[in-house]
Amino acid sequence: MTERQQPRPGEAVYIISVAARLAGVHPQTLRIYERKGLIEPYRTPGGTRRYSQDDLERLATIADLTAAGVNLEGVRRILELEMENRRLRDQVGRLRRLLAEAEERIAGRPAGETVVRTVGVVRRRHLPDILRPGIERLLEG
Amino acid sequence: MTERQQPRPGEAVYIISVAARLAGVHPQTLRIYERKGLIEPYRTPGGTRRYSQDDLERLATIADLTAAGVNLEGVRRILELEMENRRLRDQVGRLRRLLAEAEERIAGRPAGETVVRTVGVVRRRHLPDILRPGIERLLEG
DNA sequence: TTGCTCCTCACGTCACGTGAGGTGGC
DNA sequence: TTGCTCCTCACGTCACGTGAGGTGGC
Repeated sequence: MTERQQPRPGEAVYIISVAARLAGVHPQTLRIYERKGLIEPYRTPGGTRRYSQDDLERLATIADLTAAGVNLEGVRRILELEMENRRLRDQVGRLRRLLAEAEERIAGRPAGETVVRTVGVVRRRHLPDILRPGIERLLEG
Repeated sequence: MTERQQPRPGEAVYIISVAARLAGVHPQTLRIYERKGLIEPYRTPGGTRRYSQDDLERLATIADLTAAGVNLEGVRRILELEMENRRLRDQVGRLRRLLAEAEERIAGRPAGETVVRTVGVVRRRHLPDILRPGIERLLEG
């Protein structure tokens, strides 16, 4: 029994004829795509191209775009912009999570549920803003 | 004396021959761009096209892209992606500002500078997280 | 040897820009 | 009337895909 039957998505396994058949294009077309900077397959030490599953997905995107009438320079730029776009979306997601977290911390657990150990006395207007809502509620309760 | 000498950027002022000259292209080219959905000039009630300064800037971008070898379908999609991209960047900026603001509120004024009025007693592990660092410092001090 | 790989070159097709041609309203 | 606008159609050019042709290494 081998350990893995499926190659990893980034693993370069397909020679050009297989990749072309899987992508539904002419092998020469793949060479053109490479020359135009749309795709960069791994090269074996001998110099032959090897395509990964990730490459095939990229080729599917390229096929969609060219079928829609975009030429290769357009495809190249669109792929770049879409990558940047994904990066920005990720960043928005991360920032939103951080912000939600921060706001939760600000809202805090309702201070009314706990009481604070005696430490000393402070004039109410010197309370740090962050403590004020909870403290005010405690003093009223 | 008139109030304004310059049209607003979005104001449709140029007829097609002028817009074409300013953009450095054939008037017929502008009609093609419109048919392909790259630009949508205002139309007078009589049906003639009127281009704004904003339209001219868009035309400059289109000129850059086509000069770089992108065809019109590619240009159309790139313009869309770039708009979405700008929107995302703005959103990242907004979220960053909000997050910085929230973190500033969380940091607050150092609790060590004040002491909290006696309210009662609480077991230390029941302290709200938001109060803990300041309180801990007070108890040590 | 066979079947692949590598490359370059040539041809057919199509998109785009330009211009001609004919129309109509300020 | 002149000079613009509107439109459609045709032609030249160029990018892209396909295939041929010749090479070399498993």
